[in-house]
Amino acid sequence: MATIYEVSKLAGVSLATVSRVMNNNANVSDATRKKVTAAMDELGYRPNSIAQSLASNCSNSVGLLVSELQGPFYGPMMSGIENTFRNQGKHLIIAAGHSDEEREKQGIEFLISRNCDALILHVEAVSDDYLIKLSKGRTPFVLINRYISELSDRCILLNNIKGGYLATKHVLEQGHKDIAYISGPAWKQDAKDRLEGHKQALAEFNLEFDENLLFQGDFMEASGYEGLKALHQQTHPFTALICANDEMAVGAMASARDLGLTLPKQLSIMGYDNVFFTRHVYPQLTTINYPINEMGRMAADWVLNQVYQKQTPPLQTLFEPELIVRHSISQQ
Amino acid sequence: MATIYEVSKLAGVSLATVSRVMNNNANVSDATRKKVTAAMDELGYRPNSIAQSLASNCSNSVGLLVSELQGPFYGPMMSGIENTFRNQGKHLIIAAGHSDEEREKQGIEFLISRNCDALILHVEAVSDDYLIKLSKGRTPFVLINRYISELSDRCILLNNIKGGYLATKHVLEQGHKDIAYISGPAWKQDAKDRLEGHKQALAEFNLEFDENLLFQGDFMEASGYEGLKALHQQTHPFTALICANDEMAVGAMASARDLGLTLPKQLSIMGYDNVFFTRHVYPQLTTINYPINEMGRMAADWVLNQVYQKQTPPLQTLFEPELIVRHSISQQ
DNA sequence: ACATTAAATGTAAGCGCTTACATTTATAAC
DNA sequence: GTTATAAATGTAAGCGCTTACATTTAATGT
Repeated sequence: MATIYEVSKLAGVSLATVSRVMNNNANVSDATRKKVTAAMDELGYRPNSIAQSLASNCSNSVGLLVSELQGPFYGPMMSGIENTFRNQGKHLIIAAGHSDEEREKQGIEFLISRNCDALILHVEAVSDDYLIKLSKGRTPFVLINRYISELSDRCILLNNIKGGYLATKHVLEQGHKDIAYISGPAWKQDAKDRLEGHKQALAEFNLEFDENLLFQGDFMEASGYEGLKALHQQTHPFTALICANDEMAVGAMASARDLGLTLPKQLSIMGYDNVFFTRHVYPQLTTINYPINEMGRMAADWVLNQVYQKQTPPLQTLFEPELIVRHSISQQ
Repeated sequence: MATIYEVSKLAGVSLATVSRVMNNNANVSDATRKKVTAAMDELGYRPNSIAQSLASNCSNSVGLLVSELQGPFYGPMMSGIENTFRNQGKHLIIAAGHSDEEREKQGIEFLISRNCDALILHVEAVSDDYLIKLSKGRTPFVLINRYISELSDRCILLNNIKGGYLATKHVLEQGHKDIAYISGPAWKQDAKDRLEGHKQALAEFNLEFDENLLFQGDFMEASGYEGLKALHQQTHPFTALICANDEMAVGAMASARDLGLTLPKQLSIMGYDNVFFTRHVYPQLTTINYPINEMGRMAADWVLNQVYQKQTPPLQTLFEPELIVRHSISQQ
């Protein structure tokens, strides 16, 4: 591999000049610029990015920590981020945290030790305090789907209360009065917010929230399955079920079929996230759109703007959910 | 950030000795090793991986090029790879090629210019010649789901002929005699192989392959939809449809419903890949398992073994498909 | 033509490590 | 106590760039 030294030799200029044309900032005359690029072409020169990083103290890499590399949720997010960075010559180092505190911390440590210029974190298990302390460190980061008031300018969020409200309101508008709810884990903020929105809509329709119609799941498919089974056994009847995410909704659908319920006639089911497979289930799932791809893009823009001082579209931190009507809610 | 220099100062030893304890190879006495690690702890020292890379000419990073970051297929693959590398201190730089020749080349160039020690490629559009030329370069790579005879030792493959055979054989065993087929694009080897397997099974049952029952799709959902619509209009009736992947199968399912066919009674549908959402569609899709996660792991092991000279489980390059029976095939 | 200033280029010191080689110290053999 | 040999440590030269600063060259004003 040719080095900058050989290029400078061939072009008959100094190292510094070659470096200048590479970073095309400084004042270089057109004539020498041409000489240099010609030499580069002739040698097939490619700058060594490691050496550049060491000398400039900028690795041009940003770390991304997600809970899972697989699953329907993170793909679009990663995709949005990768897309934005690729055009800017930045690269993405990816790690998975598996929603486990230790592994999330490890992942963050790992990414920092790889000299990432910035981090994009979708973390769940790590504490607020940890993140606040991290924010004092040298590596800037932005959070997706997590709110910490001390770090509010770097939290990219969905308005989950609104989403929860929209979901329940739609079900109510179809005439349902007895609505069961399978929530996410109580310690997760998004789960709490979605439930909060649910209660708001109920209140708006002068309906009381019934604890018996609440099952606490964990956002995984299996808990949707178990949830409906459990709810089906208690005494308060219901005609609709709202699930705090699509995975649980799909689990509930399987459960409903096992219970012999025809969908959506005997039970309406609402999801949340608008994950891509919601169009594939039968009946197609009515759900709330989570613009995760856009939010990923925004996180990338945040980094470009705040860390690399690039021109970007205006930064936005709060995103709005949207109702997606399909066929899983029946008219009552 | 503390540097190796400060550590050596505090520990009262030379740079070289500190470096030695970091790479715990050379002969260092227990006493000095302790002194050094103590100094490291005290300073909260973390080696600068960029400097390490420059000096050692090894970036400890491996590039991964996939077609898409989203979608059901690549998630498990990336996951398998990330998992394997994380424990070894290697990191993954990810890029997407979008099945487009130019973008795939760009992605490869990009990864190489980031000084990856090795590449794992899932490429489709780039030519054999290009890859053969690439193999002469300084960056070693392994291919997933692509066979090039000149590079056969670094091609990690699924036995697609066998998979195609298994799929059709199962359908035949359920008593179907008239079987339509929606294939992938004719220029893709895996599509050709799957179709080849289909024909083999047909021959084994003394059935003739009927061109009228073949529709060429492109592995995307929409082409499954269009495919069934088209097949439904030709004159040769059929009771089963085999799709060369799950996405097209799902598209065909939607099409079937639009045509008023009840599934699987009036039409049996078989998929391929065993992507995770096949369990969620209704009826649950019978399909062929593609052990993509394991193949990802194997690619990572290949790199660990061949590039980093690590001990790994024995390398394997050919993987076997497996029939997954669910509920989308009726008994005839 | 000369001084003044700006633009273009060169010089050389790092960035934080690794590693070949040189040197010192400990261990063993006689 | 020597000398031979191995183990432990130190020295210093890079790895391929960037960049502050110094120097040269060109442009401008008078």
